[in-house]
Amino acid sequence: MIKAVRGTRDLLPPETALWNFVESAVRDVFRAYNFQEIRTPVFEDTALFSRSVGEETDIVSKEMYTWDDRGQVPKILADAVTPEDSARYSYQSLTLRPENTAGVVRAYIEHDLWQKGLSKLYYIGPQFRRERPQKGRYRQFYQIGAEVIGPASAGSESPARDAEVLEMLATLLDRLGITDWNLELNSVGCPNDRTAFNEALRKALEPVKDKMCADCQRRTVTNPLRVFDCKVPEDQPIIEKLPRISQFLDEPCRAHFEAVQAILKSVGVQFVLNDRLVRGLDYYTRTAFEFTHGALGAQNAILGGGRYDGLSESLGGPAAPGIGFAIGEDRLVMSLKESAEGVLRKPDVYIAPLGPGMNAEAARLARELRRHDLVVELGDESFRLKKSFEAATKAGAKYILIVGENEVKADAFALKDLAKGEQVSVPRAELAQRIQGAR
RNA sequence: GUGGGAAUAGCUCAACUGGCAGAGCACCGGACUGUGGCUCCGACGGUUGCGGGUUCGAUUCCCGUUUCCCACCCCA
Repeated sequence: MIKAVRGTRDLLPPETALWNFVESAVRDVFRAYNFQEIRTPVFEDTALFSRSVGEETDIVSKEMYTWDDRGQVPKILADAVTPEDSARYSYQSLTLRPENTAGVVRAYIEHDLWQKGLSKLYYIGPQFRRERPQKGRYRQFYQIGAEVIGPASAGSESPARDAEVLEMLATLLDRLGITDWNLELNSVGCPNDRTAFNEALRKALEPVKDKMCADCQRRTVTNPLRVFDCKVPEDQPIIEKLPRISQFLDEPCRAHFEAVQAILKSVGVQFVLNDRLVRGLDYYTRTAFEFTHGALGAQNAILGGGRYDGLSESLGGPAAPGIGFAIGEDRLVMSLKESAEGVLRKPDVYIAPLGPGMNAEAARLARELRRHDLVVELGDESFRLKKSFEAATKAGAKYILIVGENEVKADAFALKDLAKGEQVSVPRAELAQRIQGAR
């Protein structure tokens, strides 16, 4: 038997109702903040991701689904592509998107969206990373994300954008009934700050690294920032004494970060500062954040994001500061209190044709009722009435409508409330109103 | 990619030291030919994840493999 491949899964009803519940809440909330939907391709030129996410990140170095395809390096990327790149991509290398920010920024550049001032875009869709699967981590997973990007003159660089995005996320989670979230906030500064900080960190680690765990010794060389992620208890006293990024922020970055916090306080969004929070993707600058939720095990990050002021330029586009986030939809659905059954819309009425020739009449009635925005399930004239009742009950229908010879003659139909057990005869013309009234 | 645990009916799980592969729920039918839920009766349902090995005999022991789960790495 052929099965869904490792790390992928089918989303079946009724669980899909939960996903729709989430997505329609997302569309509602985002609309109030004037975000509009963008849909970008599921695969892109490989160079897009290595340039933006970062060649040295885990995502690019070992988690991408990449293959060679016939084609050429697209013009839009030509300026950003080095000679070594074009040799490497003589057959165009394509990659299933491991995240969606790069694609959105690519589209922003390609369609000259800077001309429209500030762009506020959101997306919902599958992403792909070749990681070892576990709970809340799949190889095809779904992200809901949004980006605010535009010329600085349109306010894209303002701390007001950061705060607005964070407040929107708090609103969304509350609206979904997820109340026990925690917002962790940090600033990772500008590229200059990070260079200085990395320098200082290496210097501070040099004399103590021998006392640290094997992972940390490796991180000291490859990516000193990641030492802050260490969970080994013995290393904590050492880590506590290390310099913090906050001490290295230049004046504009520090002021920006403080302004974000001030607005959050003013709108009443709770947060905690976490100067150990570092983001894994290269393009992040200044504000970095994460919303966590306790019930998710090791994968406790329900969403993450931050500012990426230099990303557009590094892809050959105009200066276009931006901030965005990605919600792990799989994880979000897992942390919902709602049950799939709870958000599922059950049939308002089950129509039970009774006896030969009744299917046609039942179909007419179904068509009529569905025009009134009722959810109608239709049985079959071959069913015994008992079977129709069982089917109606199993489907969770509110009413059952019997369509038999007697009813057709009288042009009035037996309508029974399945929960209350009350049955009445209702003239055809009043059926829709009668059923709607009970909703 | 590393380490550990698990895999038996559609679902949740049993099966003693290696000896006929079972139960509950679900599904289908009947008791009841125009009235469901409750009850009773019956039927259906299996390559014990897959492949090999040991054995008279393997769901059980061994090896390999796949997938899921837990943790690491990392991230959403």
